[in-house]
Amino acid sequence: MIPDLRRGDPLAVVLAPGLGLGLAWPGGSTSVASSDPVALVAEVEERGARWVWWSAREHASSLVAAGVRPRACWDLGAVSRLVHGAWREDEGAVWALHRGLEVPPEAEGELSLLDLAGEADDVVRPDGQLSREWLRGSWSRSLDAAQTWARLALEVQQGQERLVRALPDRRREPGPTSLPYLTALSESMASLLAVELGHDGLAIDRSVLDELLAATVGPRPASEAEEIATRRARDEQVWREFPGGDPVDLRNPANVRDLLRRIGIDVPDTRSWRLEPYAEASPAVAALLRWRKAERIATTYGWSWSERDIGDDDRLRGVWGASEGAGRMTASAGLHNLPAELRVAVRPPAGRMLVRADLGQIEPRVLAAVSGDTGLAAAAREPDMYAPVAAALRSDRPTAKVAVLAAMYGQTSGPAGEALKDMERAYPVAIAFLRDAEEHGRRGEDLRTYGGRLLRLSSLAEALADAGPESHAAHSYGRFARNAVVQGAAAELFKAWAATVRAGLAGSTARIVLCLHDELLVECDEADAPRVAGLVDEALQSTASWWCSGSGVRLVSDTSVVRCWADAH
DNA sequence: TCGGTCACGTA
DNA sequence: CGTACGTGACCGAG
Repeated sequence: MIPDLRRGDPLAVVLAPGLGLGLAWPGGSTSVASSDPVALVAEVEERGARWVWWSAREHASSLVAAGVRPRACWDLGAVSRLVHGAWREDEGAVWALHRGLEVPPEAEGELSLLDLAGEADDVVRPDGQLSREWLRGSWSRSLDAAQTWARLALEVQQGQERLVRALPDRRREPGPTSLPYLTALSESMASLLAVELGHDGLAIDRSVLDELLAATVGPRPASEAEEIATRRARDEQVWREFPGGDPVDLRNPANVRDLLRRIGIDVPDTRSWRLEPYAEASPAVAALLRWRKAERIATTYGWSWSERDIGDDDRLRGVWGASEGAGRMTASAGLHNLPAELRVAVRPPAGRMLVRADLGQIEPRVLAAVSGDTGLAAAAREPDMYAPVAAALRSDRPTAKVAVLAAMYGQTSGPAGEALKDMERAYPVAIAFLRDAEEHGRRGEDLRTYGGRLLRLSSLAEALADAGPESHAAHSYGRFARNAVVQGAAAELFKAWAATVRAGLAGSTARIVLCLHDELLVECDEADAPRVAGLVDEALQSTASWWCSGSGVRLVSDTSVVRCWADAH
């Protein structure tokens, strides 16, 4: 049977729908028959296990759908991404990286008899890779298979844990539990949170949204003909502002450029920021820019978007990723790029509120912490860190801000380039840290973020060798690396914060409903809102106490309780 | 039908 | 010659 568990002990779990569970722990494994494996998981959950699963997406979705919100987990896919810099998180890839094998091609579609020739029933093939039969779902066919799949998951977890614990702890004052290990836990939790976010969705007030859409792009079209007519009407508003007034395809940049030449405006491209200066003097340009704005809403956030991505329960749902690129979370369905005007429509039903919190000046504060620059860390003790930076640079605040951002983003031209020289004098350690990252990128050498995420720049080495160290490609990867060590670390901090908030919300009806790089939205009962707001702030301080212990860097959040997302702080 | 380009929204 | 991402329209190659 299942052994006695102490809180945090790893327990690998595989749910075989309708059959039961496969379980594995250090020292043993078993299977438990049950017609309702989800309920069984909820029961065992009480005993304080840290669930180990191949990936939350594949193996925890049924739990989330049933309302089970596990307390702790180890996500093999998420940790594989972290320690190996992997972009795939399917079992075949995770296993291969664990065993040090070449990552096999993605298993997809039906396997032909030819493909399967020579594949015995063994789960591990003679070449060490996982059987393709098993990868395609054989693990859920029987309780024995589920148990085997759980045993393998546990083997990978133990290997990953060894790797994670061997990574350096880069904090100024390392604690009893290493930072990369803690990062593995919060990355795992982010993976689960991604599934929960996709399941729960973001509350939309239909009447507010419909009114807004009607005002910007016209009423919901009843037919295709009507849709075409409204579209044409929008186009005509622009056409008639130009000499000739003839129909021009406004969606074709080349045609728009020709159109602009008719009124004496010659531009290399037709981007809004380039046309902006002409808008005041030219009603035609103003009309064009207005059209662009409406067209964006109509195509990306219009009636079809609302029908496709907002459920009958008035909740907007996308697919969430827990760590793309340098490690940020991603979301589809426009959740991460919803135009500000539409945010008034993000409003929970009566009796529920939103707690909105965002981290202040997070990237420069993170730079101060991860680079170990004591001068910059001293500045980061202030509520507004650009004030002391401005004093150090003997500049004004806007210049100081531009200088810091330029350093992090790799901008070298313009006034920001000048300010960079002053930054170098005032904060040599931080600048050297960024320059070192850039060098790695330009040479195609692997890097790790503060929390231990592998940034696989060596996979680009071949292309870079051909192009040369001064090539456009080399500089481009240099800028990427310079930014990734800051953006990636900030993403790790954010996820650690989110995981702490989530833990604090356990047992209540409050839910994290949006993660936006440095901003967190929690939906909760109206009466619970003050508690949740306090919890969000405390969670940041407790996270900071281990995430950047000894750095002296202060992390600040701007937190408020609002009826809708657009409400000011 | 595909990948590339333009464009633009968020952080 | 500031980074990251997701989305949609259009283009030209296949």
